Amino acid sequence: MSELRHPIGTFDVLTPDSRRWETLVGVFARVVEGAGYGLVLTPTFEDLSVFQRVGASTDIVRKEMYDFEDKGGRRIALRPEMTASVVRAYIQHRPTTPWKAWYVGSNFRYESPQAGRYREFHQVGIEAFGAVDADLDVEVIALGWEFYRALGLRRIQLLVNSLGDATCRPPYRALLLEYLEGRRDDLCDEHRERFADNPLRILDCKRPTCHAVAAEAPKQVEHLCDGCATHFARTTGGLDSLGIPWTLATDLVRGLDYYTRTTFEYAGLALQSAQNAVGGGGRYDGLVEEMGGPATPGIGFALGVERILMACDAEGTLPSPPATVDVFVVDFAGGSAARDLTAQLRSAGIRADRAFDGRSPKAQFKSADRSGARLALVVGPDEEAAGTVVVRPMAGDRQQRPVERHRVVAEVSRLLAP
RNA sequence: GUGGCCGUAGCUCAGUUGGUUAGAGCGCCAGGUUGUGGCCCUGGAGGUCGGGGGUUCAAGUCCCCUCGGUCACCCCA
Repeated sequence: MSELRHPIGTFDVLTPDSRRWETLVGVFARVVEGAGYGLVLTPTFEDLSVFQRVGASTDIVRKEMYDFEDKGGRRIALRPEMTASVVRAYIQHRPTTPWKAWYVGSNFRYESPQAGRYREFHQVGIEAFGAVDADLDVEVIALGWEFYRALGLRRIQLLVNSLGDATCRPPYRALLLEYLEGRRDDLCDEHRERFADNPLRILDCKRPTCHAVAAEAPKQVEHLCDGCATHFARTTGGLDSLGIPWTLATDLVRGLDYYTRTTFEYAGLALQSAQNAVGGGGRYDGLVEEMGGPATPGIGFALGVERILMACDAEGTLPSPPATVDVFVVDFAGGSAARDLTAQLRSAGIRADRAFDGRSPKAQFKSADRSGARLALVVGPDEEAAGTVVVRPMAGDRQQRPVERHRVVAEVSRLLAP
């Protein structure tokens, strides 16, 4: 066993597994680009303050951040999530709204790993800025739903909640605090001291004591202001209209502070592990302004690639067939034919591979077999002298025949054509 | 950060109450087939038994520490 290993909580993805990643990202791009979202690339690290603004009271920012001082004395953090970066980019560049962006990339959280939880993990996601319309909430939620469907996932549950806004959240918060104050003795040790920081978090606590308290707590959805109530009704009505089943989750709070109104989560019901959230998101109408930009509403989601792949495994979808080529050149006449033919074939857009180091014909055919190539091109001393190439189908009748060297590319193209 | 389980070949795993040169299957390489893959046969390469320390005449096996993996708590994608 080598001394050099990947760091704790990280992993390598080799072929054929990596092909699933390519497929997943490709499917995601197709789905969201088909709805007008454009790829946005942002740095993997940002000034620490970018993230501190989005979650000062959350574990993600308080204890799990990979932050450090760079050689210039700047406080830097590897991104623990992507929304903050995209918002920062929006503020910096001020694209015209509505601005609809999608992304894919790594995120970093300093946690101890377990099933579906890593220190470097990957997300695909979208963000849409500049519209308060509930139909945008519907669009965003539906695109995530559509993506899971496109991967072949069926056992996904959509959880939806509304957290209210600046009008109805403070009164609700006061109501909740008052209720919790009365039940203080029934809370778990951690939350008995901490519940005032973020009382909403109690609703998410899984300890039985808190759970019982939360179950009887007043619900935000039942205390929405008129604007939020209408927005929520239009959002859920839109989902109904599109035939997307959803479940009200009054205790759905999520890990970041910035959400307003709609929040949602996709749960992988086929997953047996403790972490079954395969994606989540929500509306963040106050975030752009909080981060120093013009008041701009926004909404988005982030989906966890590793967890989606776990769900695919659990549901038996999204296989990862090995990469293949079209043609394999077998050359035991010195190697110059293999060198030149593969180059010509590749120039013509034909996927071609070959063996190196002058291996035996038998070994080269073995490699040809493994390459998945439909055709083998064979050049031995006889063909080399005659200026021909033997074309051998690797399956079917395997009837091989010589072709003149200068006609090989055309002939291969013809044989490979559907 | 806390706890359970697990570390033997590239992979999946055997390895008896501690006892000689640590095994199997798969995979890989070569030969059988002086130029033809999959099947078959034969052979070969490949291991500091995760690492360190201890007990012992003797440790893959027992003890301690440590590193790593995995699962769970917590939190979340």
